[in-house]
This record gives sequence, structure tokens and C-alpha cells, in this order.
Amino acid sequence: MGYPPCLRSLPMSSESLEKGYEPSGIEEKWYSYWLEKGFFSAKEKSDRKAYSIVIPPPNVTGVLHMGHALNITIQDILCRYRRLCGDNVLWMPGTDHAGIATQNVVEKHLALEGITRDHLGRDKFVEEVWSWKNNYGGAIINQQKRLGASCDWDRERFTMDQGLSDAVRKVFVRLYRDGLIYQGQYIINWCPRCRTALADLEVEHEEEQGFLYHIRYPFEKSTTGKDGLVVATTRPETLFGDTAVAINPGDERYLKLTETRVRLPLTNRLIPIIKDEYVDMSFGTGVLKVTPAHDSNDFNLGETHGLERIKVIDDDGIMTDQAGELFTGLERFECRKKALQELEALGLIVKTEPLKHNVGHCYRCKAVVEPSLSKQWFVKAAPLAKVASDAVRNGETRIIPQTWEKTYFDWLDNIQDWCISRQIWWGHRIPVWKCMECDQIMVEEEDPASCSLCASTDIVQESDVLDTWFSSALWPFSTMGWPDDTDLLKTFYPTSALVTGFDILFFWVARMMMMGTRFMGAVPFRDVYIHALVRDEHGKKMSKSKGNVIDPLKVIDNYGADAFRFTLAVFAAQGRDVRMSEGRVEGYRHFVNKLWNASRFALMHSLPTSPDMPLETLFSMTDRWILSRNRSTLAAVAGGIENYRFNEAAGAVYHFVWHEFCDWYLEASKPALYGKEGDVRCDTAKWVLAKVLRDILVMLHPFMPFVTEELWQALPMVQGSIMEARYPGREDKPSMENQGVENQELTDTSLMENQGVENQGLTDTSLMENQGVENQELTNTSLMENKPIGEDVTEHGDIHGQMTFVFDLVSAIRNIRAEMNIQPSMQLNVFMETADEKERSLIQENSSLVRNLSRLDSLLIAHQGREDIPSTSATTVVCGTTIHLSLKGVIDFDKEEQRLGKEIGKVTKELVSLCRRLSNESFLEKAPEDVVENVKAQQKMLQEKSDTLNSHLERIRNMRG
RNA sequence: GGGCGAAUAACUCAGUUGGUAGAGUGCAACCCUUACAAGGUUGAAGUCACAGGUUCGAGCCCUGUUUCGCCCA
Repeated sequence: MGYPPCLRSLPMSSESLEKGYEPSGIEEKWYSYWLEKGFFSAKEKSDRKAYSIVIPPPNVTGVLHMGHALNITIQDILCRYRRLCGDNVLWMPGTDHAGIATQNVVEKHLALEGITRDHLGRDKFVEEVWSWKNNYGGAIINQQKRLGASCDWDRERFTMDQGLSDAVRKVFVRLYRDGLIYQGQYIINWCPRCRTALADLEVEHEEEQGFLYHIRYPFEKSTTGKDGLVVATTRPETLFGDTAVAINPGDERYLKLTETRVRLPLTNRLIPIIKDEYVDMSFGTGVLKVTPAHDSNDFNLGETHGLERIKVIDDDGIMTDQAGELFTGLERFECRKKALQELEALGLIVKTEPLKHNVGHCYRCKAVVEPSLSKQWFVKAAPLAKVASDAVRNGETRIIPQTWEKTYFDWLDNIQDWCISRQIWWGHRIPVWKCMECDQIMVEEEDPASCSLCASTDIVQESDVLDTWFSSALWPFSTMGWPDDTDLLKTFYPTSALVTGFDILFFWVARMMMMGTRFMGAVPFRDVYIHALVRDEHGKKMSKSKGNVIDPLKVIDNYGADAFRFTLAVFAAQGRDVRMSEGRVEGYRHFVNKLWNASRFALMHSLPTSPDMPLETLFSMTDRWILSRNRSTLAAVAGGIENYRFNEAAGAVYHFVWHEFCDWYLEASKPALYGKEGDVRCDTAKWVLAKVLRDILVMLHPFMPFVTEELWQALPMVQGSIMEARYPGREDKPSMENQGVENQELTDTSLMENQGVENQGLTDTSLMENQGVENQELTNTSLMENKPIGEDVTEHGDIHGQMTFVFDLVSAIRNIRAEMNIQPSMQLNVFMETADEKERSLIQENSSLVRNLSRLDSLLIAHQGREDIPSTSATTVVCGTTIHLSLKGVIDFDKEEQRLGKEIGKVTKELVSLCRRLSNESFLEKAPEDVVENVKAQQKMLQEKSDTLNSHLERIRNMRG
């Protein structure tokens, strides 16, 4: 055996780790190492199972916020985990061109120099935007890298790239030819500040305090002007565009009305009184002013009644000359004020009452949106939506958590046509040409040179561009080279998962589903994982302290990317809101440090340089226990990630590392590691230590890539990067696709099945781990395999339960020490008695462990009922074992009495609750047998405990008395 | 107006087939025990928003109420 004697194992002074973990420097180092090695690169063709994710492309103008950080972290966890499973992983990164937002940014930029886009002209302006994009755009990409994102950066895409633009064009032309894109004159949402149409979705409704104005419209034949119909409106300035007033035919108030026309105030126009069921009798006066050019409902009413449409507000939000001399040229809200003044003067304002109502705002610039009549391009959405919605109904795509399916269905099943034209310059220009000679319309993939009908060369391209979301909708396949039938598409489409916040479920997810099913004939992703949102500065809600926005990059600076990521993984489980708490990140930074120091400790003990288990091994119970816990944790973490329960995965490994590995195993194995139990035990303990630490790093790697790599590199028995490691028990698992989440739960047994996998067919990367394994037949087992070392169940019962008992003994003694204020330095003598043979042998087998961990001088074990119980002792009970701490000369009877009283109180309380259940006949009758048995056993044990404690209390009192 | 979600320890939040509540931070006491004071040991702390119901048993299921938030019209 080539292992150095334990006694010679000295700390590796030169190579030993720093005392605390310092992320800065380390993160940069490993990130560039990974890039150099090409670990993030996907193989276009591979025998390995494919796993793919396309990133939700952030705006090219964007900067990383908490929402992005959460989103990126989750995707990175998935991708890194799948690589550890041996999958061929593609994580496609990129940005979108964010038409309106980017144009706004560049316009502001130019404004500083006193330049407007009109000065420049379209071509020059677009050039400016490109140059801005190339200089300043995509800052977010580098910010994503700081988080550790393992995207395949060589494939980074931008929605305005040539290939993606070609895809956009092809899709537009096909949809047009299929009759699913049309141009039409409808009411759309107009942003007067951005000077463009918006889709319905791009309007944010906010409740505002406004007024409901009751305005009298005199009857045509009124002589006094005092009789007429009173309309109620929140928008008096649109009055100039009224072409009717409407009442409900069933409205009793107006049954006897004979008048047919009213005179529109502030103008001389006469407008008809129409009747329509649509009118809501309960709102206001029951009389509706109808403005077909500035309200979508009025537009529909105008359609059925053949009303004129008069536009009174122009594209800049200024009143047109249709508003009459007095009001023309006024800004729309100025006009409202002035019109009210005038109406007041004329005595036509009947009433003004406060009203909370919803006002639409532009989602880009927050200006109040103007519903306006306009000629725009639309996608006929219903047929596409049907397919997209059915795909989820059939289970071709799963939405997780499932509750979001309802929202998804509701929207798609009631979908409105999608306004896709934008009156801006930055974006994909609509591929439609019009012949100025013969009005022929041409919709082409290639720019036409002349009219297809009359051959005139006087043709003009549509000036509008497409909605950015139109190109984003193609993202899962346009980024992979569609319309070409590329290897990338063959390998990675449909993608495995999409990870996003619910805020773009409609904007993006639903539309990708529509386009994917239409053009690829297959859904774009198998799973959609919807995570919580971290609301920020504009987010309606952050923290109580106002305006307290936390910058993710600052968090990384302060706590390290690993701690931050781990925190986000824990947050991922939450509902719809995440409130970022820096304190929590700090807590998990402590965890990173804990891991660091545990590794540091391990490395001080000259871990084996070969992954093979020593020939001669002697596992202690603690060894078997930690190996068993290690296996369970591997399974729990894998299951958590595979089922998108990141908090469970993170929680499982956290608990294992800190509260099992560090708190118990490391402490328990110290004597062996320090050579106090002989060479064989020393080698065995080191091997177990190395094995478990190795697995811990692997299971933590998806969450904390940097520190795990740093530590991995320090491990003597592994080679290469942790990114080349394999997740124990998960190698070459069959595809998860088409399996229900419920069925994916990993169990210990499923891990066992993969044990003893032959090393023959390993891929080149995994070979690295097994270098130096020359003599297979001589080695028992390797660190890298997951052989069933340390069975969970022995002839005495389960190892976990057994060790829990032993640890409870230690805790019980510590408890007494603390409660009795006994100095830690004071070595005690303990006497344990039990009638239970199993407990007795457990104590015996672990007596040195118990002595070490609870600082005992001596530990005596005996059958119950012995007479030589130390007279001055403190007593407690664990399961069937009574523990007596000899406190000769130092016992404080008051304290002991107090302590016993407290403990008895606790036990009694539990006992009462148990007895109450057991005395309930229907409980005994109806509850499952195992539950009843369990309760009975508990009751018995607590009763014994109570008796023992009471008799001891008695004795103490006697002693004192 | 329709829909969805939240209410659990002082704070931020977990808690998936209903079996008697957990984590991080904070708090208290004691400890520089040779990996870690960013640590260790021990402890205190919850009518699981409210009111009913189903059940042997409800944080969890059902009904209603209150407060807050979001989405859609």
C-alpha cells in the first residue's frame, strides 16, 4: 500500500488553503479557465444525450438586475448539473434589439448634441444605433458572466443578426401568404411620446384618481340649452370626436325620449342618439358619448351603426383642427382643462365627481397611451393560439408550476389580434413594398427591384418595423440557424427547458409556442419553468425602505457569486414575489466559508492520491453512516434539480454539509485521522473523507461553481476540472423527456442500480478521473464509483437511526453541561444504563466517540437496575437509556432540580397530548395501524423517561434534604 | 368586474399524497476545544390572518371573512 503512515501526515504548509474563502480573483481565474477549455461549448453532433436551454434574451440596453440574476442562476444550475450527468448541453445566449427602448436611448444620446433622428434621416440614424450597440450595448453579457453563467458564448445571438433577420422575414412572408398577417385600420394603442403603435400587452394599466364629468349635450330642438342628455366621461377632450351618443334601448329613463339628435357642445355639430344593448345602464347617467376614433369600444359601436370617425388628437398628442379654432394645437391634457372651463361657462357641466379609473401607460416610457385610429399590421392570432394552447393541454409542453397553465390558457383562448407594426426605425423593417404606379402590394423575402404587376421601378417599402417580440418569438429556432435545417436544430430542438419569470408568459412564452408549433411543427420546449420575480425600482414593490434597490453586482462584490447564487436557489421556491435580503446572502456566505474550511481540514490530512479504496479497510459506524447520508443527499439534490425544486436541492446539501458532515462526521473522525486508532483506520477515514468531500463538491458545483472548482483543484485524487466530473449515480441516465415530474423522484435504490458500472465505455472526459487506475482487479472500489459502501440497513436496524441515537446521547450530555454551567474543560465520568440490548451494544461500539464528543473521562455501561449509581449525579434519558453524569463535589442541587423540573414539564406536555390521542377510541379504530403503533411506542418511551426523571428528582431532593 | 396568489418565530421565508411545524438572520448564556469567531455548544421564541366545516386527526382539504399584492377586461 502506497500510503504514507498516518503519523507522518502533516499539514501541507505550502499548499494549504487560506484561512477564509476570498472569492475575488478566484472567480475570474476559473471563469477564464473554463472558457479556455471550452467547457461551455455544445457539440452539434454527439452520441450523448442532448440538453438545451435558450436564454431569455435581455434587452441589449439592459443592465443586470435581481430578476436576471435569479433567472440566470437557475438556468446555470440546470446546465451545469446536466453536464455533470454527462449530457451534451447547449445554453444559447444572446440579446434582443429592444426596438423602442434602444431607439429611445440613442435618441436621448443624440439630443445631448442637439440632434434629432429626423435631422439624421433613417439610414444615418440606424447607423448610429448600430454604433451605439457595438460600443455600449450588451453590457449585460459581461454581467451574466460574473454570475458564472456557463452559456455557449461563441454562439451568442442578437435578434438583428443576419440569420435571425432572415428568419423574421421568412416568417412574415409565410404568415402573410397564409392570410395570418393583414393590414387594417383599427383602434390601436398609441404612445405619443414614442410616436408608435403598441400591442395591447405593451400597455400597463394603472389605477389613477380622476374625475367623472357629467356633461349636458342639449337636444337639437332645445331652445334654452337646458334640456338634453347628460353624458358621463373621464375624457372630455375627446368630445370633439363624438359622432353619436348612445343609450341602452331597455333604459327606462329614456323610454319616452322622442328627440333623435343632440348638439355637440363647443361645436355646432349635430350628432344622432343611437340605441345599443352595449351601453351599461348602471354607469354614470346611462348615456354614452361615442368617439369611434379614440376608443376601441366606441369604434366597434361606430362600426355597427355606421358612424363617422373623427380623429381629434394627432400622433404627438396635440388636438387637430377637428377640435375647432379655440382648441386646435393644444396638448390633449391642456385641452381637457380648457374644454372644461368653456363648458362650465356655458353651464353644461352638470356634475363632477371623483373617480378611480384605469389609465393605460406605455410600458417603455410610461406616457399615457392614446387609443387612436390607425392603419397597422396585425397577426391573426387565434389559429396560432389554438395550437399553442393545445400543445400544453396534450402535455407536449409542461408548465411548472402547473398553476400557470390556467393563466396561459385564459390568455390564449381569448386572444386578440396582435398589432406588430411599430412606427420607429430600429428593428426589422416590414418586407412589404407598394408600387406607386399601380398600387400593387408586394410581400417578399428578397427585396424586389420592380413592381411584379406593372414592372415599374417606382416602388416604396413600408416604413414601419416589426415589434421586437415578433423576432423574439422565433428565438428557440432562429438562434439555431432556421430556416436552414442545421445540425444544431436536429440535435437541440425542441429545447429541454425554458426558464423565465411570469411577467413575459404572454409576451414571449406564448408567442414562442405559437411560432414554434407553426414553423417547426414542434413545440419549442418540453418544460417551461416559471420562477418568482424580484421586483425592483420600477417594480411596484421592493422593500419597506423606499427606493432600496439592491444591485446584483454589488452583492457579488460583497459576498461572492457563489453565496449569491446559493441564496437565489433557495429563493427560487417562493411564490410570485421575492424580496432580496442581503442578510440572507451573508448567511450563505458563511456556508461557503464553512465548506472552505471543511475542505481545508480535509486537505491537512494528506488525502489519498489515488481514488481507489485501500485494500484493507475498516469502516466505523460513523463512516458507514456518512456514506449512507452522502448517497441520500446525492439523490435528494439530483431529484430537487430535476424537478425544479431548487430550494429543496440546496437545502438538502446545506444540511448535509454543515449539520452532518461538519458537525458530526468530521468531529467524530478526528481520532482516526490523527492516527489514534491505527494505520488502517487512518487510511479508511481519509478515504471516506475524500470520497464524501469529492461528492459534496460535485453536488454543490451547479450552485457554487467557483469555490467548488477551486477546492476540486486542490484535491489530490482527482484530475482536471470539476466541470468534467460525473455526478455519482447519474451517469448515462436515460432521457428525462416525456417522463412525468412525479416519476422522476430519485431514490437510494435508483442510485444503487448504477453502482459498479464498468469503467470501459467511458468518454474521454471521464477517463481523466480514472487515470492511474492501472490494476483494476487489485482495487476494491474507487472514489468515483458509488458502490454500496456502508449499507443503510444492518441486522440491527438502519444506520441512520442508530447514529441518531448515539448523537442524541452526546447532545444530552452537552445539554446537561450547559444547563449546569460545567466548564468544558472539566472531564466527566458517565454511567449509562439500559435494558435494551441494541442500545447497549450501540453505546459500546461507539463509546470512544461518545467520550470524545462529550468530553468524558470515563463511560460505564450497565444493565438497568444497578445499585451503584453515583450518588451525586445529574440524570437524563435518551430513548431507553438513562445517563448519569457524576458530579461529585460540583453538583448544584438547585440547578439540577430546576433542570429536571423543566425537562419533566416538557415530557409531561407531550405525554398528555399522546395520551389524549390514545384514549380516543375512534383514533385507535380509524387511524392507520402504523400511526397508532408509532404513537403507542412514543407514549411508552416518554412514560419511562418521565418515570426515570421523576425518581431521580426524588433522589436529588432526598440528597439535599 | 373576472382570475390568480399571499398571510407561519422578532425579521426574510421553507413546509407536494392531512399524522401534530423548520431554515437563515437576529436574540440569550457559555466557550479563542490544534478546519472554521464568517466558528462551536446549549437555549428562549409560533392560537400557522380570522370564523366555520370535513376528518380519529387540518399549516395543508372545503366554505365564508379581513388585509395585501399581481394579472386580465
